[in-house]
Amino acid sequence: MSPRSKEQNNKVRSQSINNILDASLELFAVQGYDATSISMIAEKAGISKGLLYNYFKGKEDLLRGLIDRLNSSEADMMKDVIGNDPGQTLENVLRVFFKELRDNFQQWVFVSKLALQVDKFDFVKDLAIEKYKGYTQLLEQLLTALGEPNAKQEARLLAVMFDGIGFQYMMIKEDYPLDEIENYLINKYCIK
Amino acid sequence: MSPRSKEQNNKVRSQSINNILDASLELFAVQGYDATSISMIAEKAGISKGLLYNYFKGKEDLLRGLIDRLNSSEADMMKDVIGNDPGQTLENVLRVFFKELRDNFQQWVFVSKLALQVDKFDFVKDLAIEKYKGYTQLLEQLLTALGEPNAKQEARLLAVMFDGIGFQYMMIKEDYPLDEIENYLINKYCIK
Amino acid sequence: MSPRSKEQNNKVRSQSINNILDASLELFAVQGYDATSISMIAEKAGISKGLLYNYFKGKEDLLRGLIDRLNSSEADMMKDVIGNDPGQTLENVLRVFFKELRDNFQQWVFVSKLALQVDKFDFVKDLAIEKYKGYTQLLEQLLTALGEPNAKQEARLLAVMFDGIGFQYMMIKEDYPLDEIENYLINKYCIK
Amino acid sequence: MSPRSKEQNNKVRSQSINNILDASLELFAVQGYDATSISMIAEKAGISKGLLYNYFKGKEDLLRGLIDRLNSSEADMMKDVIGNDPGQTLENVLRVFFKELRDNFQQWVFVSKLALQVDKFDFVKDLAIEKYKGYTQLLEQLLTALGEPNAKQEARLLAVMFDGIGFQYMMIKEDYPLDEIENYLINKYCIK
DNA sequence: CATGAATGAGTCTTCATTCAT
DNA sequence: GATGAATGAAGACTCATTCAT
Repeated sequence: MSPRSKEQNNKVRSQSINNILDASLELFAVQGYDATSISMIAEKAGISKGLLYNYFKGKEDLLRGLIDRLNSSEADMMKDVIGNDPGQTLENVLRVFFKELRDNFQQWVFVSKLALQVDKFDFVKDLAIEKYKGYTQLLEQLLTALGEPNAKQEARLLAVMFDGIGFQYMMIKEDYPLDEIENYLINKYCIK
Repeated sequence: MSPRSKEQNNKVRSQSINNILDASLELFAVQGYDATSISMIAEKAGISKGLLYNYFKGKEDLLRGLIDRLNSSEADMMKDVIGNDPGQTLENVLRVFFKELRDNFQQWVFVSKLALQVDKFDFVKDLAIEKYKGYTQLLEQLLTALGEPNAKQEARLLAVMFDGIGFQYMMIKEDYPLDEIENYLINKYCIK
Repeated sequence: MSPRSKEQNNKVRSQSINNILDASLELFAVQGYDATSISMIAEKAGISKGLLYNYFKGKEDLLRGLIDRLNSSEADMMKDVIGNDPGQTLENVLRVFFKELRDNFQQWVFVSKLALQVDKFDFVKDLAIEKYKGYTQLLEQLLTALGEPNAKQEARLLAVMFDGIGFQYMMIKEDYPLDEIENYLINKYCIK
Repeated sequence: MSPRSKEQNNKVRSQSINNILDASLELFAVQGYDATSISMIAEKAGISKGLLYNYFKGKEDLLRGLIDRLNSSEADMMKDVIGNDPGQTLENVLRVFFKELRDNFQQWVFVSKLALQVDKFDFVKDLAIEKYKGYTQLLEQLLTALGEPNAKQEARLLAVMFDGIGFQYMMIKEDYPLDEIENYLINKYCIK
């Protein structure tokens, strides 16, 4: 009966929000944005529809919330990857990529599906370009440091491979030789 | 007084059908399958909703129709690509890929979006696997003929690059250096 | 190429019409009037929708056509039933009733379903009343001739039993003791 | 600020539900199941189509809801009918039957129309058989207790008469001598 | 006589969103 | 913070009917 303290309230808030976002991520990834209804999300999150609208302005806002959360967790991840040795760093990048693909498969699917909706949501396009450039630049720096003469072009190819591998893995999944590809790539690019 | 001749009818039929499929392709590509309504398709095709259901059993059947049409046109295309000289054939493959990506961009987008709906439509999954295997095998044969020692792995990488390039081009489009990538790839793989 | 003679035309006409009515009867009986579409009827009759509209003005007209055909066939049937001996005639009536119920089950179902649509089709109500009165009068005459003191009331009960038996048989069908009921009734009413 | 109490909600719920069921019963009875649209029901109930789907999964579920409600009210009714004296009980049964037919005519029509849809809805068939057996058994017991030698057969005839009377009354209604039949039957079967 | 392409109103159903409590 | 009843627009799909041929 006594009012909750501010802190308690904040905790409840952020728990509920994460709850909702978790449900959204899973459903968006599996069924796609359009085929997922607010009711489904509320049900999966174990809350009422009304409460969902307390935290998010609407369905599209849910998408933004999801992306924001992904962006911050990704930033964290990148800190551990970059080191002084470019060969080691490149290997880290590759290993992290494959690990992510395997461990956070649903996130991958979600982001990929979203990426193809570039024309539907304006904010997705900006995000996509930004990501693409960041990635490619990092790879170019590493390849340059490793003495690769066509660093820029090869960086592009590597970046392209990341997306291609993700894409194919999403389609074929259990039948896809992800391990083999990982080993071959690491041998080819990182071990001299 | 006599009914339309069978030939006349067939002509009318196939015109309407292609009309509908054209409209579907464009809308599915731009907005996605789920976000495209039958009404939109009928309107874009300039016909009534009812007529659409005269030719297609439902929305999913439209998808199949679209895929069937794509498959036959793709089969035609492949005939001109394969020749006796593996180096030339590989170059053809690359050039055709980039040409298709540019000229039939909408088809590409459609197929890619569909590929990510693999779990929603059973027949899509089968199709995807079949396509993937066909592609990779052809590339492996060509690379083997060209004396590449790791033909299998490199074929996979090439296949992966195709999907990756398509994916990135779809996202970034006018800002994407498609020409540069094409030239670099052809130089790298086909010219000795 | 030569024009058909008038006679030939009439033959084709009445064949087509009976064809259509047969299909309608079966579908109306099994699925009901509302749940049966013109397309289904045309398909079952093996003709085009257009031709159906050549013979019948619309769906409701089909119903009238069906009823007209039933009325004439029923009139035929009644001729053989009535004889000089009231006991024999009553037995005939009973036997014919059960025979019809068994042999032309679909017609029974059709008519019964129609009878319950009394409010939907004006012409059905008139028909129903007329039939009911005709039946009951005949039975009353027979029972009177047989010396039954409450002929009028007992005639009503018999008429009621006919409808009730038909009704229950329609619902329960293979599990319904139609034979037993037939025998019991004939013994009870016709054999002194 | 606090949500509606559970009790309040239940009240609102059951009001709406009964509202919808009332409208459905009337429309199904008059027009039949197939010819009644959800829109009509919603309009008659004074609510939106959407709300109807909040409470019922679909049109067929509405039917089940209606049947469930009828079943419970019927069970209540039967309690008052059965007593120690078989003659009195049989008279009660007869009187209640006629009373129901008159007072809840719409329910009768609804149930009868439904009974003829036995092939369309599986659960209707089971229900019909169950009802039929229950009825007939009760009548057989009563007739046996009253010393009727052919109790089983006569019970069948009585059961059949119930359905037949209902059937004819539905068709002819205001012109049907329901009172006379009632009196005659009671005199015939219950008064010695 | 005969076809089937074409239509548009209507069917059942879903869903994002609002709001009283 | 939290509920879920309620809405209305929109979605997929059906169907009686018309009409050019």
